Amino acid sequence: VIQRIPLAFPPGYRLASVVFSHGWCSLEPFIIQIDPLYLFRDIALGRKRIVRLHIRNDNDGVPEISAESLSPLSPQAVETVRRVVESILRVDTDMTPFYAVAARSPRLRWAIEYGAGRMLRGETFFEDAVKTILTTNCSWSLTTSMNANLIRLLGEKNRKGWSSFPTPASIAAVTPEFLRRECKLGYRAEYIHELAASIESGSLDIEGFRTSKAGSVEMFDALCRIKGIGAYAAANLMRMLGRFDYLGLDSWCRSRIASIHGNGAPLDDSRIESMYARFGEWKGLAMWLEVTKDWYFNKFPID
DNA sequence: GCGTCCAGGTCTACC
DNA sequence: GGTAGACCTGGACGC
Repeated sequence: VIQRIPLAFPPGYRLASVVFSHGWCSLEPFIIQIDPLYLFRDIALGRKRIVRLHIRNDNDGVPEISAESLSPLSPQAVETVRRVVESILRVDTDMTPFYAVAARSPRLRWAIEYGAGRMLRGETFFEDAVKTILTTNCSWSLTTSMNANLIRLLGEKNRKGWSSFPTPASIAAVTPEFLRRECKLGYRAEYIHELAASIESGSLDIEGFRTSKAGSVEMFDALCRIKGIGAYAAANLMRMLGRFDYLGLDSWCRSRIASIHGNGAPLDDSRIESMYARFGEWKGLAMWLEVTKDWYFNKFPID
């Protein structure tokens, strides 16, 4: 059964720019198809009840969302799905303050026309946090396989093989050894197990980050207190909370910046920091858009 | 075929 | 508060 999910998009919203905002679209349970753009996403509405989202532009270029499920969704379920999509696709995010800054910068002006700057998110902040930990100290291909293992072994599944991202409960229910050996998480197994267990026990309210009104410094420090999350991971996660006060440099960003601004020669972090300082609270987004600009103008690096 | 290096870093132990 | 060393994994590279 396929049902339309009613969702109104703000003027200037560009689906492709959100989908290709960073690597999440190529990590399960997202499934990406390019040209024509088609994003699938499995989410769980309860035990063995999985909904597969179909996200694309209609013939007029307007984003169109539908939900495929094994039995019809109730109006309440449709509303639940609508809220999840709104959050994943950042439909509720107001970009006008950033575009006012971008308008004054020749380096960033393109982002306005492209509706860039909304970072695609997972269904939960837990998912974003786990995936971010899975990006640390390894190649992207390893991130992809560790994530796929987690979903295959611990995600909620239906009889068609659709599978959602594991919940904190499902990860906390297995041992760190299982995560290490079966999911191939390596030393990250302890971090991810501890994260899941602390959420399960109620000692960490991780979803609270999404609604928190705390200052950015406080939020950054709180994220860094989660074991396995350091300066890069915290800044990356903050981008997914709409906070861009930190650069979140990793080896990939450093090498992109070296080729854009240093003729290929590496630049000190302090030098990079000063290059983006003038963007103030938007510097993390300014940096990210600059290093990923190719994805909007040429081709998103899939495969 | 085998050893080394390092990828979208972080933690801990020691200055 | 600053920094060396260890850390899973697997693909790339040199020999």
